[in-house]
Amino acid sequence: MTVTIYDVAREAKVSMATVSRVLNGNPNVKPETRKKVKEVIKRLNYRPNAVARGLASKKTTTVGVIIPDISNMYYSSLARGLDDIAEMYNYQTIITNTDHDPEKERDSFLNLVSKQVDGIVFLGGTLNEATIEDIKNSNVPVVICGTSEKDADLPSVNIDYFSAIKEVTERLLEKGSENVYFVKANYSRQLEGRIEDGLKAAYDEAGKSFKEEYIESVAEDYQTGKELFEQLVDHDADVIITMSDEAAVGVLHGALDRGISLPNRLQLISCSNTRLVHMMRPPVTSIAIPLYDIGAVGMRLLTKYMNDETVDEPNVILPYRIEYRLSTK
Amino acid sequence: MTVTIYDVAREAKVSMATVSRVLNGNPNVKPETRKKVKEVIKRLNYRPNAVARGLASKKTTTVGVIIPDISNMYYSSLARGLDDIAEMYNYQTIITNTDHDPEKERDSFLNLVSKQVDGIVFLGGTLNEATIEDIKNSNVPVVICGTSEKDADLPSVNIDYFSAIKEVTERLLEKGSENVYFVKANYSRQLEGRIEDGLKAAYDEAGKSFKEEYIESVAEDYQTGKELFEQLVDHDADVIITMSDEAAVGVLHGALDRGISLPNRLQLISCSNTRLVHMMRPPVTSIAIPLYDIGAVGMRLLTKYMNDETVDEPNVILPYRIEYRLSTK
DNA sequence: TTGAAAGCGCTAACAT
DNA sequence: ATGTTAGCGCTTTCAA
Repeated sequence: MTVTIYDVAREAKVSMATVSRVLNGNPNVKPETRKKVKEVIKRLNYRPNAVARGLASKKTTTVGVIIPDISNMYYSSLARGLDDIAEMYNYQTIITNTDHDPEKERDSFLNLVSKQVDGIVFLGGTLNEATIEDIKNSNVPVVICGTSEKDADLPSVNIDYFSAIKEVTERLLEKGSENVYFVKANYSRQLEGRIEDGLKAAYDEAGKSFKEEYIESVAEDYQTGKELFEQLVDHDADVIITMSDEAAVGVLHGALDRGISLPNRLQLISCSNTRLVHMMRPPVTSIAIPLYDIGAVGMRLLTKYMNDETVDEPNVILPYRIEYRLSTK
Repeated sequence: MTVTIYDVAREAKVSMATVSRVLNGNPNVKPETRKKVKEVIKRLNYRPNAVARGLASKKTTTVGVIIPDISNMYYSSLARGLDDIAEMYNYQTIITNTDHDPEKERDSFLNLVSKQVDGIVFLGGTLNEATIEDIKNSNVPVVICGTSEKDADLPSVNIDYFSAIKEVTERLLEKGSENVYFVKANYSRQLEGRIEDGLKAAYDEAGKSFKEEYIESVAEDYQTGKELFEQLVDHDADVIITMSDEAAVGVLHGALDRGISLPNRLQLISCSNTRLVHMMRPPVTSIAIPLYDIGAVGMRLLTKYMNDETVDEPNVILPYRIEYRLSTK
């Protein structure tokens, strides 16, 4: 029924090995033989079975991507960068959503390994001990993107969140801000930890005292951001930094609804850099994380591991930019 | 090195066939044998090789998803619905981006088929003749989501765009609007064609004459929407309907920048229903397409085909809602 | 209830 | 330059 390599071989009056060689671009084939085989392949409309190929060669030209939520712009931007480079290197990507659930993360990983993917990328994962253990036991190349997991000493791609947030906060403090609040989004414990460190460092250097309540709980979406604003305003925040762009919009509208003007009475900064920030009024100052690039570089790094190329620096730090817009002074 | 079914069989002192039976939940295994095998599986930390399994059984528990752009909220919302249901049925999804390129669409399809996926979903695709031909020749179940391809008589999930746009337009015309413009976004030729039909039908029924220039060219993102607004305002549009939410925001800001107030001098309606529309000021009236549900129902439909269940209605039409917000009178 | 053995469709030595 | 053959790790008859 389905055409196999045998059919092609018989029809072209060669052995299946020769067909295989033609398929894989092996130079040891006489040009006219190659031509004949190619013609038969075309005529029979033959397409090699990738599963059989994978079993025989132990390469599936498939990579796994483990991601919290593909419908979140933050992650889908990362994913798009990944996917473009993957395609460039002829890999396809299996994407699984985890909703930040470490158990799902681990399940997905194990599933992908049993599917014999050639490599796996974690995007903004939380990676518990068990998962890290599994990663080390399997010998699948793994790259971690958009979350700093240096401790686990796995290859990674990131920006220097610590410096970014420190730079932003220093400037704010210099200009007279007192209470800089940071709103987490559960994107990654380690990553948000580094942001907190940056915040504290800026306070330290400015000789001001940092209060723990400056770190507010979690808001990853518009509605939560809006609700959260109610609490923050009672704390006399004069600056709010949010991890999530969507939450930033929520805070923005929460403020506007109460007649609080930006940037005079409140300044707002977001830490992602999705297309959203360009679509707000006023446009929101943002740490421009190169999401697409993080994904792209992560995938490129993974290809190096998959092809056993030598890697000079397994922990890549990409440059960030701070885009000052109208939501800050 | 890697543990195989043989290792388990030897260790458990049974044949590999028995191990296979345990693995697949075959009832013909004595309970104590089953117990012993399971224990060895656990002890050796054995995980079946899905590729070998796929080759032997011709089932990969993997489905393909062909999508224009995963970083676009419209599509990623659809994708998330898909993925959740896929996970529920124990499938994983290979996602490929096509950027509306029919050639890429076809390539992806062929690639997925060679990877022996159990089914394929097209999200908002354009599907040229060649691809449709390929689909019919392969016997992989295929479902089309979020674009009306009834002509190709493939299973599909959609909303009734024709009625939705007709309903909206009728009301606008009743209330005195004259020039209702529609801005396409290249989401799907057929789908946008039906929207145009609905627009015309509303004009017909109102006894007013529809002018072809009411249909404006393409704007899929913020910037293009903003630029496009310049042209539209010269045409004396009093209503703009955009396919894309991002483009709607662009139009909105284009209008506000020129001091044109909504909804008095201009009314705005978007046709998608991403989280974006809730985040605008003023909030934009929108045809509430249940994106997540379209994806979810599409995947559910696909599982029916993959399991040879009987399908009563291959062309599902999901209900829509029109959410009137402050951008319209 | 269990085992033996024949594939699944390909790659990759190894011969020739 | 080409063919032969032995797997890859599993599922699935068919026998016992």
